Amino acid sequence: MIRRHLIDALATALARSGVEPLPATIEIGRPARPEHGDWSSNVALVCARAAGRNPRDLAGELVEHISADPPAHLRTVEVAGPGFVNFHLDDGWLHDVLRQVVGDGVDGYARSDVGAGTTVNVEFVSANPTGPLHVGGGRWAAYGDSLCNILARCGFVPHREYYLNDRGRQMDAFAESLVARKQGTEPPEDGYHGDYIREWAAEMPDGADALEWGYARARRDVAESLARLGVTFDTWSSERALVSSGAVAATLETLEGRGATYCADGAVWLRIADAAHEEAPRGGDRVLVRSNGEPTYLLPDIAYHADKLARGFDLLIDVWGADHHGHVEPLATGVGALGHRREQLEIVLGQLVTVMRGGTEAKISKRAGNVVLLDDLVDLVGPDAARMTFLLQSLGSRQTIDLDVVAAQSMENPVFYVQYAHARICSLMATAAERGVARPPLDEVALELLADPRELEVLRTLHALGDVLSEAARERAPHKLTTWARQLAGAFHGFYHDCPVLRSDIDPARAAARLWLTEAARIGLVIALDLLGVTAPERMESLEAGAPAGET
RNA sequence: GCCCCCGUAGCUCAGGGGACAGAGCAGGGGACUUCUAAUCCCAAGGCCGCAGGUUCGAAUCCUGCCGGGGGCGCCA
Repeated sequence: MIRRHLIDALATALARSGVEPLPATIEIGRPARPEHGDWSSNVALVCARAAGRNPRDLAGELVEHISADPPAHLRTVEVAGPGFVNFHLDDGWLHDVLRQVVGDGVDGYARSDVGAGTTVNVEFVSANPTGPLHVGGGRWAAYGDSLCNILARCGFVPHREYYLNDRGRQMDAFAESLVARKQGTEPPEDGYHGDYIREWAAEMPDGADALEWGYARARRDVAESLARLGVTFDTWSSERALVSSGAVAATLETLEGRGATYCADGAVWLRIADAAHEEAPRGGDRVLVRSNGEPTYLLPDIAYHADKLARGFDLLIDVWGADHHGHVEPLATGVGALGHRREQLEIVLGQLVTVMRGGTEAKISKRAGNVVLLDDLVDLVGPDAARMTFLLQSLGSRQTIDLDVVAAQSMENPVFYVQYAHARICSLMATAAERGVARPPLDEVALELLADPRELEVLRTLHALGDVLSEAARERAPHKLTTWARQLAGAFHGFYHDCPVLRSDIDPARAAARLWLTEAARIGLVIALDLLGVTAPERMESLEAGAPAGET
């Protein structure tokens, strides 16, 4: 709103200064330093060269034009530094923000339509159904789920999907391992050696089909672990189903018909142009069908992505661990060879999670055992702290989770800082109700009384949410929302500390304004926590007990 | 050898073309007759891995090195 007004004013001023053509986009931003104003633009710097002007002179002219025809809330506008145009506004623009937040409410505030109804299938976790989820899986779960939440708020239509590699060598090895343990012998060398195999084998009834029983057992286990984190899927897709429906065979036929394949050494290969493998014997080419007639993972995977597109999604996003990086090109090539546009397939690679326990790295390998399970982490800190932990950092950063630190300092987890802000608000509202302090209708409240730096900071932070969300959606970066939630909590804690609301020496008009500010902060916190998949508790309890807070 | 990610305060990490680089934790010093101190404030802490380049402007973009992680299977 305010942004639009300022950009319009700049555009008009540029035109009056004879700058043409006008720049495609005029950027304004919020400067880091208060003396640089509330908003700032670099247009003069950007346009100076093309316009054959000195940036400061041009900026000065813009300032004159803008001053002559000032936009709403403008106090002063000035040239600064190498040619920035800095706007200083009255506090009214922030009071407008409060009205907007409260008017739109939890459901409406900071919604956008940048997604324009784009349907997007987000596939994440998709761990093999051969055992329980390890800690690393939690990162993809928290990421994928929150990304979907954010996309939905930005006008996309997300669909959460889990792909089960429920056939092939890994499944066979898993079944063999169960059978071996059941019979009291060692699993094969390349089988699964984790402790859970022993436990599951003991559970397995006599005469059960180890593969089918184990598959169901693993699936249930994974779904339960995910549910504890608050993650559920719209669709669980099965590799087997793609084989039995003939989709895999049809995909192979199409690829062959389009000349994307060739036969060598008794196998069917997919031709891949891949700079990473220029010097390999067959370049980056990959086997689709082994010489024994069995497809590799790749062929069903291509069929699977074709299936997703056939179901009508505009965009597919796959969330993969960085250890699958080598599969991006083969899959994209295969999907492209079927005639799909490559832009419809987007693969997000997340760096792996390292788990530390007892000062050493706990290897994440299902086959070797010694795994740290997602359930272990959730047991230790609770679902809220676990989710927030995963969403603290960008996916591009490797994440190290030190279980000893997490356990010892669970109270220091930022999740409690943010949840506490919400709990404080609830407590404040409850106290207001107890004392019979009513909140008058917003349009009867003197918002201009909100002028304390702490009050204004809360409003400035709330204003940023829309930008933060569209950026988080566009960059597929939920952690940006986590950062924002921490900022809003910080702004509120500062306000709470410095600006009493219900104290007897605060006059009713000011109390009313502050109560509405509190309500606006509440709305912002609820929105963010909900999108992050973290609960917004009304009370924080058991500080002394050391139990995970925020659970009810 | 080739491909991808990372290198920012003692530690964990934000910031990813704008103006003097941020937070949390650890460590130092303060603030509860009050709406919950799981909070707040102050001080301290940095050649943003190194070297070039592009730009009015580089932690941010490009190139090359150095260091760490991952990948280069008829496993997934």
